[in-house]
Amino acid sequence: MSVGRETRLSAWIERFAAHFAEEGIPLIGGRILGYLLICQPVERTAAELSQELEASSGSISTNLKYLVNVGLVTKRTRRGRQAAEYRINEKAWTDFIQRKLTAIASVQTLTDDGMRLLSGDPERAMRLRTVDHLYGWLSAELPALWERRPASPK
Amino acid sequence: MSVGRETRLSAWIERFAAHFAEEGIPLIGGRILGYLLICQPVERTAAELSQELEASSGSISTNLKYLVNVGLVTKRTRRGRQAAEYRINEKAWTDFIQRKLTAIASVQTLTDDGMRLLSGDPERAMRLRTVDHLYGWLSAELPALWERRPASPK
DNA sequence: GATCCCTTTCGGTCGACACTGAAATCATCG
DNA sequence: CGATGATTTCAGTGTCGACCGAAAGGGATC
Repeated sequence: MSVGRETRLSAWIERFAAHFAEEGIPLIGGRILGYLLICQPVERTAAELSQELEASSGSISTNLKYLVNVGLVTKRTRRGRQAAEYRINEKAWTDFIQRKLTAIASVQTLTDDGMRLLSGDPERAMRLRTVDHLYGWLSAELPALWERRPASPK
Repeated sequence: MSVGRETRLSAWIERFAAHFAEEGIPLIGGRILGYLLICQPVERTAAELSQELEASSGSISTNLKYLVNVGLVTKRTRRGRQAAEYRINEKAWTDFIQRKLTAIASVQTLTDDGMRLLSGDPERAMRLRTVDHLYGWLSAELPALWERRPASPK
């Protein structure tokens, strides 16, 4: 007997969350992200998320705050509604990825400073130089690559 | 009165270690990396590292094992020497960075699987599609960019 | 084989952080 | 203004991992 679609989707959410857990995003935060990417309708209240994801209201609150903060989730309040509605802000993924790329390239400032401290001793600077060149190239190319990123599909 | 060069270098090592600590590398592991990049002579024993970095022999051992494992440090044993010598393997930084880039791009397999699960419901797949396109582009471009990386300076 | 030195292993401590659930807070509506 | 239904805050718990230092393990020399 085959498993239902919703079952497979929740397994997918779990894989999704697990991936980002490795990158330091709390498990529940990852679940919220995954869930909000594929739920119908697109907006959910904190209470609904708590129910759906079987997580405490406290965890949901903390993680929503974090996700709204980094921009991946948008909070919407409406007059006449006591419950705020949350939804994925798919546009924010570009910034999210860009931060990761710049984080990698940022090592270059570190190696650069090191090279300065070792100026006058090229022998000793050799190892760092190899690393510095690599990061120097990266920090030039990554932003350039990023500029060529395609617009999102219509 | 100005601070000495060695003092500044050890401050640099600390900054270096702090950066990689944010990426999940233990502080002491980062210190070893930074130190081995700029020490003279280039090879050190575990005992020397323990002394220089004021870390316990146990921590040095654990972290060296890890660094050797990921290839960033090379262990060399010599007949007639009871102490092994460790040095930076600056060549391995390319692999190290590549792993980070592929880790970012690997989200594409996740979004791709999600899209498959949502095939037949384009409405519901819209949010994921935006994210999937971005990662799809990345996982095509990043490896291509990487191929164009320059050789290390002679 | 005994000794010496160095490295690895291992038990234990400490601090950080995710998560929970209850209490406090807030907003809306009657 | 009080009641209602939602969210946020907060104290407490458990887990995990980095680090330490002592003990065990391994080579090398004598």
